[in-house]
Amino acid sequence: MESTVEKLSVIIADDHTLFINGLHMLLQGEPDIEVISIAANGKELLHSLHTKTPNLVLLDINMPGMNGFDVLKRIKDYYPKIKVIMLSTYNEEHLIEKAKAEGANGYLFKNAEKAELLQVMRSVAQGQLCFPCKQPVVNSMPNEPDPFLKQFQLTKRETELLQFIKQNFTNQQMADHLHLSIYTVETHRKNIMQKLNLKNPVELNRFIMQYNL
Amino acid sequence: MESTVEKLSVIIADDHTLFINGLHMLLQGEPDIEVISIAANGKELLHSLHTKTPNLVLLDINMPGMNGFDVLKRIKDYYPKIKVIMLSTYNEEHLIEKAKAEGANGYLFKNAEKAELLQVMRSVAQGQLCFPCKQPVVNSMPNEPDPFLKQFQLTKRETELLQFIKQNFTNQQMADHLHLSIYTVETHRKNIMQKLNLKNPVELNRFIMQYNL
DNA sequence: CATAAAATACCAACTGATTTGTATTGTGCA
DNA sequence: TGCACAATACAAATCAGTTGGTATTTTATG
Repeated sequence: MESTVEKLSVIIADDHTLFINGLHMLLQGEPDIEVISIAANGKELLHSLHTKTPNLVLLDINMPGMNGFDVLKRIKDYYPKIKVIMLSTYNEEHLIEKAKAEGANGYLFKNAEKAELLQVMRSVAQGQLCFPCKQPVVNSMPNEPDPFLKQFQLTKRETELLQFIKQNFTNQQMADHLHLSIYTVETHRKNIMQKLNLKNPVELNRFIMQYNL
Repeated sequence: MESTVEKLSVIIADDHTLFINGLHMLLQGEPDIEVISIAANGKELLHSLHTKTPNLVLLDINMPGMNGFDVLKRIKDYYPKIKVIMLSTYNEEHLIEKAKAEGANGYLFKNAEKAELLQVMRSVAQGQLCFPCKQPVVNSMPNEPDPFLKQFQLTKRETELLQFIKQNFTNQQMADHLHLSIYTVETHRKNIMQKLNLKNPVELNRFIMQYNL
């Protein structure tokens, strides 16, 4: 089909220098992929698009200055042919949805395997959309209780509730979901707060965030 | 001094596979450094310490299962000679303090430059402690408003309040601190919530966390 | 100096969560 | 069988923050 091998040209945009360096080196091992530029933020990326036209952009969502989504929008407005894969540290449902809605071609977690990264990059380059399939979220059984939590001796139900609280459910919503009285939810929540020695919803949220439960 | 060149042996522990791969490759370019093992979580790391004794461990703080600090404690209890550099995505004062207090030898942000990484690794290997110097925190003037915030057009005062909210101050505490009426604080807060389009304190907290303001 | 924006202040109604109680029922284990 | 614990349910008091108003003073800018 092709006489000359067309390389897949890529620009990476991420403010984490180590990450970008690593990714760069990792991709250098692939004969069909060429990193033609790197950028530490959205502005840099857009600037380099003035002179360079990659097939694909790997775009971190959390960047200082210009938000990844703003950059995405710009790219899709001005260079609709360029494929964009959003990179994000955490598996956040709404970010994936947002990326999809705003025209990204793919979405990768930063803890993805090398193989997955390459597979997604190549698929997207060929015009496919690649997004993580959302895990069935709201089944009442929590995935696996984090071993770190063990020290606090939360009961099964309490651990389960934490999963909902993590998803920003209100007490009423949890009660509805689990077919419980809101009083029951309040009781569980009270016990959680006691066991974790926390004082208010924000502290609980920080606990959840910090330990990435 | 040395007839055979003693390489600096390193184990990396981080659940972000891409990051670890990248870091690994990056370090492979350094003749005096040898990555003898990698681990995707604390358990794996501790397990590999049964058979391997590195000079240095690069240890991510946020890992699933076993928290980075728990791992740190274990290492320092059982293998006090092994140097440990904590890795963290964000510049969080209390994490740095905690790392220091719990015996870590260094602390690096994941967005550090390659040069800084190597410098810190080598310094720590030679017995030095390397921690980021803390910025002066609680003066009422915010350090520098993150450029990302600009799109929301927060005023100076509003941006300032965000710094306190980030530190989990209540409205009353902020009022006291800034010699304002609590009503004033509530007004500012109301405007912040409107501008950021958020509904409750937890959402605000998540916003702050997510964008690391 | 005039005008707009920012900062300040207040109020009332409301929402959601916390705290401190009590109490009943179910369940697993010795 | 009996005990401890988990899970359920309820209620009243309280607290922190939100919402939607209004209103005055300060400050920056054309």
